[in-house]
Amino acid sequence: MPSATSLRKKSPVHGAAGRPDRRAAILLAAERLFAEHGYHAVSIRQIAQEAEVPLALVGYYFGQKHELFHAIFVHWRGTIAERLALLAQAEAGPRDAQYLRRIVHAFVQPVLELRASGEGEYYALLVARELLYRTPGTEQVLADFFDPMAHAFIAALQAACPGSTRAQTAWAYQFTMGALLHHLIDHRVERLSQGANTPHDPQAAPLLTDFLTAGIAALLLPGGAPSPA
Amino acid sequence: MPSATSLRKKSPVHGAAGRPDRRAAILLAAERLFAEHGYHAVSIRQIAQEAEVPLALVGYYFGQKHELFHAIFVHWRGTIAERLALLAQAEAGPRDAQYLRRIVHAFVQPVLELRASGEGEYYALLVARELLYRTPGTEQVLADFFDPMAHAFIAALQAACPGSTRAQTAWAYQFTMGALLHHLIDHRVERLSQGANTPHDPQAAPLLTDFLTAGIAALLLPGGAPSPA
DNA sequence: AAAGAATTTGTACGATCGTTCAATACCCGC
DNA sequence: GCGGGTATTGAACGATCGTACAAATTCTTT
Repeated sequence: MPSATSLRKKSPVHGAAGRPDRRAAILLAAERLFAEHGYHAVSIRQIAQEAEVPLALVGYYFGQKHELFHAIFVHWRGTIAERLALLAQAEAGPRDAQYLRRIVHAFVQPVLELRASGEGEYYALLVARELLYRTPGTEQVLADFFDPMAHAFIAALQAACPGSTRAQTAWAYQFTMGALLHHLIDHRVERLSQGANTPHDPQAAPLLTDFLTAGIAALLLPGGAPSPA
Repeated sequence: MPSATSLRKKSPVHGAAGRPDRRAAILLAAERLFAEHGYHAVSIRQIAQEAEVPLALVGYYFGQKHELFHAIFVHWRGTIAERLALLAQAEAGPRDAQYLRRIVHAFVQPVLELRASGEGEYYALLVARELLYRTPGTEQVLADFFDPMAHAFIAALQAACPGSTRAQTAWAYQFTMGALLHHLIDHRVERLSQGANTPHDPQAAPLLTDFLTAGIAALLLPGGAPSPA
């Protein structure tokens, strides 16, 4: 068995016109099933069946189950870098009344786009659901991939709200993260609104940004709302 | 085996001075383990060991595993009624500038108290974590216990914000629920704030209320913030 | 005290789990 | 074509899972 981190000698994602990429198929199936039913609820046999590969091939490519879980986040690590870049870009903008809102937008927009694109839909679900458990596997993923982004966002908030303390910004971050993650997960909004809302409504993105911006401003800015709309 | 819903002939929760209540011990152990590690990650044998009862006793009292899961929410169903009562009480108050904030407070406060009390700490965790999956078991719990409260809160928001539509209030509810649930789950705030925050900081409750009130007002009220602080 | 119901316990069944391994098929540079 | 590394496959291992059952014990009622 090759070491689960240093393989991918030839076809990196898809074999163009070659044979179908079984490794990518396994990763995709695992991503989907883990996101929908949870890590422990999914068996390797289910993943193999979903990917239409024999059982043993999963272990051949990824080793143990928790290594397969980790590989999913390795595969998507680029999206984190993009979010950090957008955040830095927003921080470089003018410090006008819309500054805080642009910070929040830079934090929220890539995630919503990722889910809406269909490509990263299940990855977003996976992040929101499985990273809330304190298992050794998730702790590693959090420390490796998500803590840097959290610190970057908190630092941006502190820069945007000069009088705020570290404790206040940490709370604001937690509330923001909660609303964002739950929006990724929950599809009940459709039922609760009696059909008036769709789960992937593009209208939700600016609403969420407005909601979060106002909430953060209430906590961190002395006056309250930074702008009328 | 008695039907899992119609037992409890004598000692309803605790046998006062009688024998130790094994049924309650099982329910408590299941609540704790399910909340910490997730439903599928916990085996009935672990629950039995945690409760210090033999394995077969779990099946005797609660039947199948998903029935044990359901029994936890049956045990706590009273807290939902209390939340509904507090919400109705807030709705009956004066329609001044603090009206919306009192609605939010009535929605948030009982949950935070429940967790802070130690008694319902794991129940709160369980609700926030396990109810986000779309399994037949959770669907039943949601429809039975939590959808009524969601509708009550949405209705209260619509009453508090006359110009708002059903779709807007549904979004506001989702964002609010997300921030609240995530606050119940996540203990990372301690690490991210570099030790400045504690997970069970009582200071967090008013901060969360302020955050949510401002966010909801930004979405549903024409002017924005309902009050300066 | 005897009888009947409720509780407790040890044990075992069949199923499924994650993981491993030897054997086979494939592909490419020579 | 041939060898050698890579990919693929079927089968099986031991462990653990949820569940069931009959015997043993305790409690309640007569």
